[in-house]
Amino acid sequence: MKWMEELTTTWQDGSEDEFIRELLDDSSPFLLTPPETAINHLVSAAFSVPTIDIINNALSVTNHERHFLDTRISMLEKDLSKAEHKYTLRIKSCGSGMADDGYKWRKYGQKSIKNSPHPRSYYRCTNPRCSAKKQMERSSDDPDTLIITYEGLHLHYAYPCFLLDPAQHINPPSKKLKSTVSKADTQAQAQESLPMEEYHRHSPTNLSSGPLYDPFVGFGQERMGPQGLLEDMVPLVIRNPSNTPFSSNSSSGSSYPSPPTSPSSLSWSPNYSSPCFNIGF
DNA sequence: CGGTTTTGACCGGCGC
DNA sequence: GCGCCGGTCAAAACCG
Repeated sequence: MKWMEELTTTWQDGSEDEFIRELLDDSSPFLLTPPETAINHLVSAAFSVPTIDIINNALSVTNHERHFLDTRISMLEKDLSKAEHKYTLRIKSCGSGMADDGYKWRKYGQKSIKNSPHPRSYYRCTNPRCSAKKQMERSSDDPDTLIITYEGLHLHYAYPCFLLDPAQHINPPSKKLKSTVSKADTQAQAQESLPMEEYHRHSPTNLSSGPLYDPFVGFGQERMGPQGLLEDMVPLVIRNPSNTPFSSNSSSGSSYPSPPTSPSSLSWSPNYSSPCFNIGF
């Protein structure tokens, strides 16, 4: 699939520069001249190295906000290792093997891994505009330990930063997203992280150096409504079938549940109400 | 019936 | 070139 190739290329070679360029590009199809402060926040969020305090902070906040069913996840190794835009978390999962990191994922593959009795599962964020992926597998030495590798950034976390029209109520009643930019930032930084106690980084490089491009770059041209981003949240997949990453994935042409054009379509962002995803083992 | 998971095929990179 | 391996595709099965 063409789109995939382009996307991967873009984000493999890298990246940050291009993302910033995109951010600063007023004519970018998917950004509406965000206020400079928003840009600065996002950029710094995207490229600064979070301190452990910041992370802890962010995680404790999200812990309060999110509901984690019975799954109790604790940090086994305070380890976040980085390898080429990928971040691997090793966590100790107690019990059920279910966990909810607040996103909806769709499994798109599973492979048996050499030297491991356990298969590795591949997931993609169900948001068609989000390029985030993750892999999950059990540690071969400790079956209770999950190794979760995240790749890509959940850009929809950052999107609230760019919703420019204050008059427009994005998510009025919700406490989740009335968040300040800085909070969005920290969440974006902690991006995908499971609600575990904490994690560390090995490398001083950027946590968010992953794919900052999204598939939607190549999406339909017609879609920039006056509201821009909100409008943009509507699955363009539906409107622009010829160019959709997921259209071929399912028989329907759009596997994405559509939150029509209602203002609440912000539900694309962290989907806290999403059911547990099954780790798949 | 639409969305998700399963699962074998397929593909590209890499080492020999 | 060939085989291995990890990652992705996509049709079919599955499920609510």
